[in-house]
Amino acid sequence: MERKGKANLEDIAKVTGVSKMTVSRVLRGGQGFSDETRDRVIAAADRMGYVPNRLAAAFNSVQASTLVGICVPRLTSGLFGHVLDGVDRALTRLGYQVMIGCNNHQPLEEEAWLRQVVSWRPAGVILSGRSHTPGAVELLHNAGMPVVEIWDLTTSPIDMSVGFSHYDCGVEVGQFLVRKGRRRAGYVGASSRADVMGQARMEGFSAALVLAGYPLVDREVLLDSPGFYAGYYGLETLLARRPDLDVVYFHNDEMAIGGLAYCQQRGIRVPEDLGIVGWGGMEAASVLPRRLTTTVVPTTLIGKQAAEALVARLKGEPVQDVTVIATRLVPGETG
Amino acid sequence: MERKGKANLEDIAKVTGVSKMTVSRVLRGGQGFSDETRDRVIAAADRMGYVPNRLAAAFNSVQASTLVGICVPRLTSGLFGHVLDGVDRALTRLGYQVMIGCNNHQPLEEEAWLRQVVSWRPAGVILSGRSHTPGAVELLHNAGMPVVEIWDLTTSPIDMSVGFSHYDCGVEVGQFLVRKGRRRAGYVGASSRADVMGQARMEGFSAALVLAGYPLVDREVLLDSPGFYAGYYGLETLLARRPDLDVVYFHNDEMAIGGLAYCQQRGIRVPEDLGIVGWGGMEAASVLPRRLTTTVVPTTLIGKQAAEALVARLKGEPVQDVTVIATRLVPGETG
DNA sequence: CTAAGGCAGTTTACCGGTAACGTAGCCAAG
DNA sequence: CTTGGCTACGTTACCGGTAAACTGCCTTAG
Repeated sequence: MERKGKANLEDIAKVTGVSKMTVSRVLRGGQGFSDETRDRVIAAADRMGYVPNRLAAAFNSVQASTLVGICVPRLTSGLFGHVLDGVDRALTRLGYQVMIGCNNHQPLEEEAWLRQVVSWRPAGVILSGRSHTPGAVELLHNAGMPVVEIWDLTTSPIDMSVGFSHYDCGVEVGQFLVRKGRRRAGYVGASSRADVMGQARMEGFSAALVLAGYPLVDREVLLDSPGFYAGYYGLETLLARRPDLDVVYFHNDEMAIGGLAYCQQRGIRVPEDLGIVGWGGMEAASVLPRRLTTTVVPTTLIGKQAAEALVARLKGEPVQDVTVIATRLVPGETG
Repeated sequence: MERKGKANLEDIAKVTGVSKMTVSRVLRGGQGFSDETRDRVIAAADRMGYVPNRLAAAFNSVQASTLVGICVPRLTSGLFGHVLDGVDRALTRLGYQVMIGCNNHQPLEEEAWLRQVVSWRPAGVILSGRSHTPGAVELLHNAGMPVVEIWDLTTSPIDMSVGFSHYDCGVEVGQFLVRKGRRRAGYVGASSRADVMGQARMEGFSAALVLAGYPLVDREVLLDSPGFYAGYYGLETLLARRPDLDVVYFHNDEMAIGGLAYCQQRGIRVPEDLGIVGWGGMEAASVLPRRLTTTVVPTTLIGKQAAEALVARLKGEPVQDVTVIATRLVPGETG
């Protein structure tokens, strides 16, 4: 009769001889019952292996669900792994469940994911970047739940934004390299079609160089995933065209390490013959034979702050709309 | 009256002058309505920005939800990022939503996560490893949903298993190194308390060495996260005790790369003075100055197969309980 | 001409939990 | 003795969607 593990409130109510409302109150830790009733209910729930049905709870009430969605551009990037970790730690602690998604840098895929997730009536969502389809924006406005845009800062967020300016990252590197005496800079990138954030870094980089009077000499942007091989072959291609470059800024650290490998193999001395600069601050970059010059992004912190902003808004606490996270240009031995 | 974005089936029904059951059938692509009715309903749903309520749908019916949970030991590991990617791609394509969790290699945290997730009545879950608390196992049995244990193979899975033997990975490396003439092997690991899988690799490694007559000389296992620094300092500590080692097997590639960095810095020639072997097959390892000898694990494939096994079981298709995924020992230039 | 069957729907009941409200019993103050 | 308030519950209605059963109406076969 006491079917293990499939009991619902009513079953427990029957067994303990109270109403299911009382069971509900006890199990959610409310009040309005005697200690004796509480003990009997809890014992029965335990014995019967009661598993609450959050579907029913969330479905019924205006009370927010404990579901939070997060969509990142790529799941295989080490950086986003840390972001996810920051989000997950912060939210798990508070009793939320995290639904993930990946948009491959495509706003359309983000919208498709959003439509699925919103149909679960989540408490809020975290998105990456600030490019969204009109449909996605409308959906979010109608849903009326907290939204945090992370990674790429925007001054006019849908709701809240936690991140930094990719453009400024590029500017900072450009200025740094000019100060270090570099005059003929190149850029090697890779974008799976629509990575506007990598694009922004390059634009900032280029703008800073123009301003300093030493404009970007050449660039090579591959239509490939931004990994080690793309860095290796991208640098090879670029140097074949312009052997006179004295520094190359890469889309990210993985690619920069690929570039380093190419230099090593061709006997190009780094940083004497050629400077190499990455972006992102992946751990590997700081233990390489030559410590990579790169911009360190506090990934876990971004995830944590995003989660906290979302929860604060849910609780009705005051939250600032835009949280700026400082990145750090770390001069290594390659730039 | 047509409140944008908050319409439900009944609102659409009223506007189009049919019953909500008809609207439900139309929107789910069923049958039993005229083309004209269908067009009117779809137009109204579109106009009113109808967002289906999966909470209600999943709640009501025996029909499975489209939620799948996956729990990994660490979110910051590049390997699990690829596993997640494989799972996500496979499931998204089929209309499922993915809930993530992270157990930090602790079965207790896995159980806590499971209790949360099961309360959402998911269609199935994917777990990492084969160590689970009794409470978790009971919960899963009672829930009666598909369960896939990935990463570490088990011959008696709770339900299904997709992975490989960590022990065998260690054995293979041990045999390989003995064949290459190594005689005095060491091991450098790091375990945040309860990483039984890394432990299994070391045991297999050790067993193979014993069998060959050249038992493991010494090992250094740090209580730290298995990253580059742990590899660096682990090797330093180990070599301080046993400078006569001729090869060191590392917990994973990150640590092996840290070890390589240490050798580079101390002028230890690799592989002449000391062999370095990693595990995992992270991309960086194949483009380093010296290509790392390591075991490549088809991470994305594991995620994909796990997702497919789960869905097959949901559809009632025949599925084999245990799927063995082949790992590949790739001799590089360091071992 | 009538029964059978198909089409295009409608109606009803229900899923499990929760908010809101109702009520019985008890005690103390007026 | 009555009233009012408190405690400890019980009752009812409802959330949004879906399965299953039901209802006219029209066509077609016998």
